[in-house]
Amino acid sequence: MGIIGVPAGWPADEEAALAVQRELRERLVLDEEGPAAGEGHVTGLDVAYDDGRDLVAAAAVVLDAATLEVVEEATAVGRVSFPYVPGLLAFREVPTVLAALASLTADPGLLVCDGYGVAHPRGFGLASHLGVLTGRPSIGVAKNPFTFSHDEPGPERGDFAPLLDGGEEVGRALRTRRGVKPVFVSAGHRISLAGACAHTLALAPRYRVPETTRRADALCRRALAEALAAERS
DNA sequence: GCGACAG
DNA sequence: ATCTTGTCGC
Repeated sequence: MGIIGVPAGWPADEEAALAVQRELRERLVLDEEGPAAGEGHVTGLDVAYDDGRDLVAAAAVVLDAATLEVVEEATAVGRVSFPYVPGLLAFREVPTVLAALASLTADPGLLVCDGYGVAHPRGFGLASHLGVLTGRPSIGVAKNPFTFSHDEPGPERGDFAPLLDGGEEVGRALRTRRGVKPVFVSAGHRISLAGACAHTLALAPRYRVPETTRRADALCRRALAEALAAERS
């Protein structure tokens, strides 16, 4: 497997990225309930970076939603395609993540992304972006509240408080473990917010972060370490 | 104008 | 995201 280059025509600056984001946003579908939690497949996606060498490694891990056992894993290594700009995260991760997804044999089912979906300055975060490009249902589970505000959710697993963008509920601060900081869930594409939260809880029976993200996180770090070792030889 | 800001 | 040791607790 070689290193994925930056795609031809990829946005070169923020202005171009904003234009692409605006176009793709029109294809976002938010009136579907989405797949039921605990059924079919769920795929965790994550990336790791080496800014010095301009490398990004992506992982896609397909789990059986009922047992949380690994069905299939895939990785891809690419060149960093965009700087980190809050609100434009997708342009940094998408090419390599898509390459990892494309090499899967199994049906990915629901895409579970590290970051936000519709809870985003322009309603089109990473999870929505990947959902639209693949046509698949997707959700975003972030570890930080980004620019949104929320009240403290109750202390029990399953307790939540709305994530607010002005007065609108764009996501939820959801507690997956008693007494532990919540995660921040939003719908990405072709799923409801309630469905996104149900999936998140089903995927996090024991740890704060969903099993999908934990698996994908470990795998992309491994892939990055291997790519770095290979590039030196 | 200044600071904050998913990963 | 990433740079980083030990340490408190289940």
